Amino acid sequence: MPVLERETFASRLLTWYDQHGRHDLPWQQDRTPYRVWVSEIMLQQTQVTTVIPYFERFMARFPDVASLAEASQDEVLHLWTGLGYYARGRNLHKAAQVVMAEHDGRFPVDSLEAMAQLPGIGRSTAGAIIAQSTGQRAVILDGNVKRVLTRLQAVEGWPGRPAVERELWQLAEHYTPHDRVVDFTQAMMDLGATLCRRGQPDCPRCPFHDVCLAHASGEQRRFPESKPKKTTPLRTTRMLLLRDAGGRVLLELRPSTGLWGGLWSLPQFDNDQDLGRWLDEHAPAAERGTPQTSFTHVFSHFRLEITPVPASVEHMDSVSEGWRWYDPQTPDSVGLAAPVKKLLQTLSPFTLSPPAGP
DNA sequence: AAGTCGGGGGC
DNA sequence: GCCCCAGACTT
Repeated sequence: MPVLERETFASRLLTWYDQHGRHDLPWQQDRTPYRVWVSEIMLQQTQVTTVIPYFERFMARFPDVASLAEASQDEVLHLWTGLGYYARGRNLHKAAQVVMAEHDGRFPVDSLEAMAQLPGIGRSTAGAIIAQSTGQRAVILDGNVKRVLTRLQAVEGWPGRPAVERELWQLAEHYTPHDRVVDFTQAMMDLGATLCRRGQPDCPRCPFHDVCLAHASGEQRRFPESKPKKTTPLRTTRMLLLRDAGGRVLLELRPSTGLWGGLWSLPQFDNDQDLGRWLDEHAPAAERGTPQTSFTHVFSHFRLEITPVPASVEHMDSVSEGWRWYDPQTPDSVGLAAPVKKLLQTLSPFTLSPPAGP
């Protein structure tokens, strides 16, 4: 049962937003569907302060959906390097081409269903784009809104559970007004991000502290319940650092889906034997160095222990599709896996062997 | 309903 | 170290 009527909730929230909300985020200027869309995709599972420089670079290079649709995937992923969840970048590129080909270059912002059919746009993101770029009533349910609602209503259970998520959608639907939807959706996210934050919520300044069920019980820190934790396995890999006489490094294109999909990486092998056999076949004249100090790269669901293995060749004939020689001193506009980018940055142009990993 | 998909921030 | 962040998609 909602603790407030829709209009009461919206009125209190908007009064707070006018005084304390965020009004100067880059995507709040010139709120076109395109700019709102790009920002919403970048902001999925990613904090605002991380997104801002990526958003600015992206807009400078791709000012509109047509320019994005015409770009190469390599260049799109280049601007995504370091942001993570690269399927977002691939889907963004794909969706731009769908908008150009099937929607005459304009986002279908009058249809929630049509928006949610575009790659990378789910129910909440579709609602956010529609609400923010057109002012039409649309409901959102992102992490901020979930936190606000689970506390306000003391909703038990991890919000990732479908049953809990259904309840939260109902609450979000109940509280979303018909007027000032642009500000309302932004206000919900601002409240969750700046005041009803995870760590130390500033309850005394909250416009709902008198009705919040979590606050009433003094248990605001218990909501939302955290995700059940699982043990993260450790995987190991060898990364071949094969350099030619010009100091260039051999890179391999990752498969288009899956981990680091569509990015360029160093050739990876499960063990030294596999790496050795690959060199025997493709670069028998290569001088093989000793493995460097390993380092660990952490993902959400596993840790990857990376052992760089240097090797050198004088020259190799042209490489086939899916391979390239990359000059770390004059980088190409391609997407690189984060630890690969770091490794390449540590390479000295004057030495054959790289230093220990980052 | 659970697993996959990143990298960084905050504590 | 840990948990989480303006989620979507696959199985």
